[in-house]
Amino acid sequence: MKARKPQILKGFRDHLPRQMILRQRMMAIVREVFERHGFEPLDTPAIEYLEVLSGKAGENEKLMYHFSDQGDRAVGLRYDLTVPLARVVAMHQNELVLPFKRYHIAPVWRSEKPQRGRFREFWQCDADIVGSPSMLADAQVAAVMIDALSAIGLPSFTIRINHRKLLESLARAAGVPDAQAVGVYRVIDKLDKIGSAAVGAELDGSGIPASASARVLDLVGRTGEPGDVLAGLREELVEIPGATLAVDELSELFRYLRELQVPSDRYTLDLALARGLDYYTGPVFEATVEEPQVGSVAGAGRYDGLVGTFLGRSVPATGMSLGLERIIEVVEQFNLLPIRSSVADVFVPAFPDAIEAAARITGVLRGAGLRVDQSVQPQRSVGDQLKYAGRKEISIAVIVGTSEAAAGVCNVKNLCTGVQETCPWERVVDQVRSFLEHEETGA
RNA sequence: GUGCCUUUAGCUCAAUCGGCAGAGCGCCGGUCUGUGGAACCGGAGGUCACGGGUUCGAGCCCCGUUAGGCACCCCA
Repeated sequence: MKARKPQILKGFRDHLPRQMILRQRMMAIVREVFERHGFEPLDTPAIEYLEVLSGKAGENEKLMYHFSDQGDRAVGLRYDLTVPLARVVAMHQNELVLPFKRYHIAPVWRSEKPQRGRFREFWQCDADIVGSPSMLADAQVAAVMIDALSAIGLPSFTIRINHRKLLESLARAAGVPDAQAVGVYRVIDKLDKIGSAAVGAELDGSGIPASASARVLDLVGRTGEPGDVLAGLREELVEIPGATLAVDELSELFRYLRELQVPSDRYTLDLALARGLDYYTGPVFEATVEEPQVGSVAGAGRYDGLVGTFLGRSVPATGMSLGLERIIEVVEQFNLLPIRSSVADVFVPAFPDAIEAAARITGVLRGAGLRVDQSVQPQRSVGDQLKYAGRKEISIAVIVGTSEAAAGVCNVKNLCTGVQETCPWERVVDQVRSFLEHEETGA
């Protein structure tokens, strides 16, 4: 018989139990934080009409998976979770309470060239607020993002904050022609990555006036206490349309962040931050870690134009997106969430002559709410069976052979320490719990 | 999508000039009849990623493909 060749698409991966245990644990943490901040769950289909998905992606549309379905409809796999949100808001206006705060943890698909921390199928954890133009909404989005990253235990992350309209004002103030502004944003966004000398060189080569290039670098490179930097810019840019509003909005945002008790070492003003250029309209945020180099682990911002593309009228919205895979890269590198490779707490081996007794004990333990993996290999030696338990990192074994069964007792063995206690059947649950508690207190 | 690098046992990696396919760890078995991990002894496991080409002869050279990585692009 010729076997089929098992193969998997580039950029797609299997998640074996060990990885799934970690992934599910992280998603549980994120969900918990989202709900603590008052966001509610939402899910949408993986496939949408191409027309629905297309609106905002801009030049990224070429990265979108798209095809014809059996009914010849032009469809695509969702590229992010934000466009489906906008569609949901437009379709269910009457059923939703506005402002609408939802979270969405689900896979998205992009046909990118895979690299470390970059896949073609990956999970995003989004939290968005639709229907509020207030900077308070942006502050809450930043707060939930920082809270989620902290809850996972990322050791050193900062979120950089900027304002799309402020960036536009800075470029205009520097004398960058509007037609070249987008190109300039892209270049200065690399400031923290390649340094001001390299950025200056790229700007000079991009055809903008030399004076503008130098002035942009000066403006965008300012650092210091956000309040001071913003106050300085407010004066300097008073002539630039939109600049005052942008500065005021950012100042307001920083005030709210302080009052929300977001640790101030977790965020910073970065006037060079650009981010996705196609749809952000207000404050923008980006979370990065120094190690490992996996790009940004989360992004956020205000996008007042997107929802309106489905409604024909403007609907303010702001939200954040956390990249599960990239965060997992960090978590694994620093072993931030130690996990066992089994979900079971207890292992029950089987003896050929005492299978029924082991089964009965298994039932009792499960009835008490314990997670029990009962051996299905009674023909193997007990040594082999315990070896299996050891490989799966199960910490406790409950051993019942013929003599124990006859005496109405069982041996409860701590597989980490080798300590074994013999106890009557009616005490077995207590004995197991006692071992488990010792383990949790980290002895 | 563009450029460059990589692909040999389950894993990490060797293999001189083109000349018999190797190690460590892991796995399996035994020492050890009902109590794992240690030690010792033994064993299995390979289409050298796949498909072509050059050559007396290819893991090694050439072309194509697959997958992974790095840089760009973009982004989580």
